[in-house]
Amino acid sequence: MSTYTSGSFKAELNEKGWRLTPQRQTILQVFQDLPEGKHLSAEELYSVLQGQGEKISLSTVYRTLKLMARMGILRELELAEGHKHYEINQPYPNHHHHLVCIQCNKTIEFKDNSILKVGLKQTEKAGLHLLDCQLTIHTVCPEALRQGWPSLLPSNWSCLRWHSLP
Amino acid sequence: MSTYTSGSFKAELNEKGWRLTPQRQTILQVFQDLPEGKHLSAEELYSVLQGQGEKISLSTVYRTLKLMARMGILRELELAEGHKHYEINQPYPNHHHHLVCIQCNKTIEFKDNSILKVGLKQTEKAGLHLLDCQLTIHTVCPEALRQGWPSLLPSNWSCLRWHSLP
DNA sequence: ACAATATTGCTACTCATTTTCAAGAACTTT
DNA sequence: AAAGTTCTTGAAAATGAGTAGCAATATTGT
Ligand SMILES: [Mn+2]
Ligand SMILES: [Mn+2]
Ligand SMILES: [Zn+2]
Ligand SMILES: [Zn+2]
Repeated sequence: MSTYTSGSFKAELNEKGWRLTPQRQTILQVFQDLPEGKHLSAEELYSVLQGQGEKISLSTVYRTLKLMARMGILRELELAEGHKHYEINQPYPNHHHHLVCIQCNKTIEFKDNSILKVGLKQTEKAGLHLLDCQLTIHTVCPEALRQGWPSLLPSNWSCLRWHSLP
Repeated sequence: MSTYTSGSFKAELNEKGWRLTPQRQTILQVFQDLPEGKHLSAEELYSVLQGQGEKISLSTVYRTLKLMARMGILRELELAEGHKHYEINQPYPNHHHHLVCIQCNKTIEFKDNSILKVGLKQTEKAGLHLLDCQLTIHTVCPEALRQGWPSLLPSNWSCLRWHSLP
């Protein structure tokens, strides 16, 4: 549930010398209406907009995604090979992380508060300013395994190797 | 400290119907000789190879990086905008994560065993096969904040603190 | 409403990565 | 060890996500 009203969005834009445009409002609305666990790439967002009859150019889509990510309104994710995905950036307690099947790109979200604590601790220790903290778990799903992925897995590369943790 | 001898590398390649070539051996060696905390992009690896007098084409560099990442020998990281970085993929206790300044891309490594535990727990819970688990902490330097990040920065501005590093 | 300037929608462009394909090299089988 | 098979390489061309340039347009502050 995003906390951005069109008013607060405008205020935040203007504060940086930027402007509220119908295109930006529309794109923010698309993300706010997005079902939980859904992420959009630039091309996917462009399709959604076209499906709604909105005439926003692909350039503007790219520019707006980048702008809103820098503002901290959107979160930029590397969930698939070759292009980024975006979602509304929600603070605790909705902050979450992702499991991704690198074969079919199926994504599962999960929450774990300890991750953010680690992020804060390490960021403080390094004297930096925390922007985001993303745990991405690369996996292959059983379906992918059945479809031949195992032939690409070396004998000594198995999740079993991790079971020897202290 | 990698566990790959040229013999075990060959065995693992052959097991999948692939071949040990001088190019692949050389590239593995470069990663094994890389200092702790250093990561290489495809272009950077290509430069290193040229500096060593090795005549390996950029195509082969890209192909080898991808192959070795799929084999689990290398880890593919998203540490900078626009291109990937690679490092030797080392299991516990050398498994680690990264803090990255999104302005100058300087990277700091850190270890935290709890992350891997979270990764294992979530992967099991989802019934998937774990390949890798990467916590990436996005930050900006204090210098960038002082300069007015994110709106008042010239596109070529870079955090000064890292420029004096070796 | 006006002036200043930020944004849009084109199009052309960049550049990391992939593909194509013929020549050469590594395993496998005589 | 030579021959056969298949994989790999290098060079060049292609791909494709994302960006830059620019004139027209829209938003903001006065
Ligand atoms: Mn998500
Ligand atoms: Mn590293
Ligand atoms: Zn899958
Ligand atoms: Zn920095």
